Amino acid sequence: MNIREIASRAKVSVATVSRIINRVPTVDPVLSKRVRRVIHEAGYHPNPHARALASGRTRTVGLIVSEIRGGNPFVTELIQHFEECASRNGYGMLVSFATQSFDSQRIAESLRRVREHRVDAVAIMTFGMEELLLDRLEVKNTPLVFVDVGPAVPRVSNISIDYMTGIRQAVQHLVALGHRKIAYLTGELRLSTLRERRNAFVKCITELGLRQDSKLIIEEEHSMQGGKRAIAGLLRTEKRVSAVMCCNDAAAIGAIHQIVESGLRVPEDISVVGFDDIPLAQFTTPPLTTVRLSQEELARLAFNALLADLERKKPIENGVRYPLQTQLIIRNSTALVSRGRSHRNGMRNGA
Amino acid sequence: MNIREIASRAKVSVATVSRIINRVPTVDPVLSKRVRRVIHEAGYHPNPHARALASGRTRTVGLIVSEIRGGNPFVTELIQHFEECASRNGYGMLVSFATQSFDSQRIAESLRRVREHRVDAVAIMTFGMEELLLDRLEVKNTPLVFVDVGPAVPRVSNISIDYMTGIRQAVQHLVALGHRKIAYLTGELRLSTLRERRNAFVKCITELGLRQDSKLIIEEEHSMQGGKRAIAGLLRTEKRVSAVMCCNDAAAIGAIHQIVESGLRVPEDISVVGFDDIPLAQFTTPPLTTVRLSQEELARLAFNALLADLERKKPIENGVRYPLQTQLIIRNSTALVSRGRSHRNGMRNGA
DNA sequence: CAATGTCAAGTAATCGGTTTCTCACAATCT
DNA sequence: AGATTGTGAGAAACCGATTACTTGACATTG
Repeated sequence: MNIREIASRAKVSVATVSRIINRVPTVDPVLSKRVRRVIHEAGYHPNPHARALASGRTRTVGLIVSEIRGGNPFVTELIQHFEECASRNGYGMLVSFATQSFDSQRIAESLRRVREHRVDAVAIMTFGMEELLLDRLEVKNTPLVFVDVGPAVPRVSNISIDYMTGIRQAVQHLVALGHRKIAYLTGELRLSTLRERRNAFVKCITELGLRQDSKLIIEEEHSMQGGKRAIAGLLRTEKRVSAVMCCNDAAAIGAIHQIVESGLRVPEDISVVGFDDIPLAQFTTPPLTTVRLSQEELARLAFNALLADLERKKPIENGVRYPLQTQLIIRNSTALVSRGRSHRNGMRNGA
Repeated sequence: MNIREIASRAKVSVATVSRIINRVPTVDPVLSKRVRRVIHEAGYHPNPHARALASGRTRTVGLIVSEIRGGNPFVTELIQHFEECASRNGYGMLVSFATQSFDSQRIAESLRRVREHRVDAVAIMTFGMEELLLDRLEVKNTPLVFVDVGPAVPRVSNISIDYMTGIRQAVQHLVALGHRKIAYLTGELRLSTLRERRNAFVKCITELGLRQDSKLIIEEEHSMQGGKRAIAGLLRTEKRVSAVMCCNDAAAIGAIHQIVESGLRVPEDISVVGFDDIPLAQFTTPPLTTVRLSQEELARLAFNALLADLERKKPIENGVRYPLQTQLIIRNSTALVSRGRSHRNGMRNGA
């Protein structure tokens, strides 16, 4: 079943059928209705590859992410929200995993694979890994959208996340609860997004007049395993930490896990704050206080940026910047610092 | 840059270039090497849509899953493992989310969308939702693979999961720890996979001579929220339950959460067993004892089934069945039943 | 009433590959 | 030597759509 078959059944030319399918406005509505009926009765759907070949557009957008394994649902959420935006607008989505490595070869390959499929636009959401390929990036008139980084050139949009607001709320929250010695667990600082988060934290600490202690900033993987290891190391050397902020929720979950395993309690002995607000954050024990970086908003912003660019006739000179806010969500993993707290035998202070 | 350009640069015909790209064995190796160099130097990659159009094969396999949102990483893991298998074999992957609804319309639409893209084969891993579309399934010579269900017809493979083995190990484990009153949290029993898990549980209970009490089987959503709600209801009516088995890890996490919120402890007051063994299961508090259904093996089995079928010249009459085992993984969410246990004020019985 | 303009619908070139068919040339056989 | 077979490479048809260009019917104008 192809367009010729439809044309002959409806007794019109293939060009007319094509025009009807593509909603070209000059076709007679009566004729259009008749042909549409034929199309529907035949259960015909145009071959997307033929359309892509002939028109040069695939109605598909690419999405490059780091990876979704290892139990960190942030990227997962992002993908599904992005897919929803795409399909709502009649677009397909092609995901490519650049894999959790800093091998810029792999990311470049990922981008190449996506482009080979002739997608109309690409969102690059690897949260910092893309920095490595910015120089070798040839902007071939394909609309692109980056997060945090990205050159100010035509056809490239940029989502700039305001880490500061949410992190400031978190630090102020902890300080208001009496915490003074606050550790910060970061993932690999090669990732620009994690540098920005750490910098925001340090800035807030000094803003509030607390002493900044570099021994309290621990670099590990930004994963559950990493959070666990970081806490294990921290508790060995720094006995008087009463609160821990983490660069993402996965690390926070690992942190809680290790804190409990070390015989301490959250939040009675140590308060924990995450970052991202993944759905799981509501279901940890205890539910996690965290800084929300809305995955839904991020996906929507990115897709709409691409769509806007696709629909623009003339590209905008320096690209477009879209701001995205972050916000503290208070749950139960943070509490007033306990007075007579002592580490190796957290004295129970009743319910 | 297209195949004609390469042909003229290499001073051969386009047919020869095409043969070289597709590794047709009859071309002269010396010539091939020369042309390959030209291809490489030009940075040429064939247009996949043109190839698909001309050859009828897309080198892409479809994957239909329920959905990946809501924080259940099982499907997420599946997708990434599947993608790995595909790309290792030079295939692309097209994911379609049938969305968490029993609207068979949506699943059929999902399958249609995937087929419209002319994928070479499709894996349907919605864990029971696909039952609803089996009747309206036209097997158009596209290889398909199902999990648990699926007709025994040519070009359709089937992965049949042995739920019994793992669940029997789990029940025996609990009974050995002294548990007698074991609740079972199931998701919606419309899903065949969940019916099979429940049936296996009931069979094990009677096998071991325990009294089977239908009040102890609670049907809710198979999600963290569902697990939480199920436990809330259970603790209101059944005070003497000492262990809970869940139809998946997500529900188990929700269950633990509610148990703790109700002032009880896991595993001291109530033991909890999950199902799936998602990566997160190692990082709950406490780490979850669970029945492993290897996502990696499942993905590999499914992809290889499709690949085998694609490479077969003559289809096998009744399709092929591939077995997949399950296995108990013991962690810390299960423990000896406590003697003087009483619900509303779990008396601490020391470490 | 002839000339011109408008507009919907048709004809055919095109997108970038694959694959069938054909042919030139070399090797083998009688 | 001449006929037969085999082999590697080129010419051209084809996949299923889009779209620039063309046509022809009808309306408008001088």
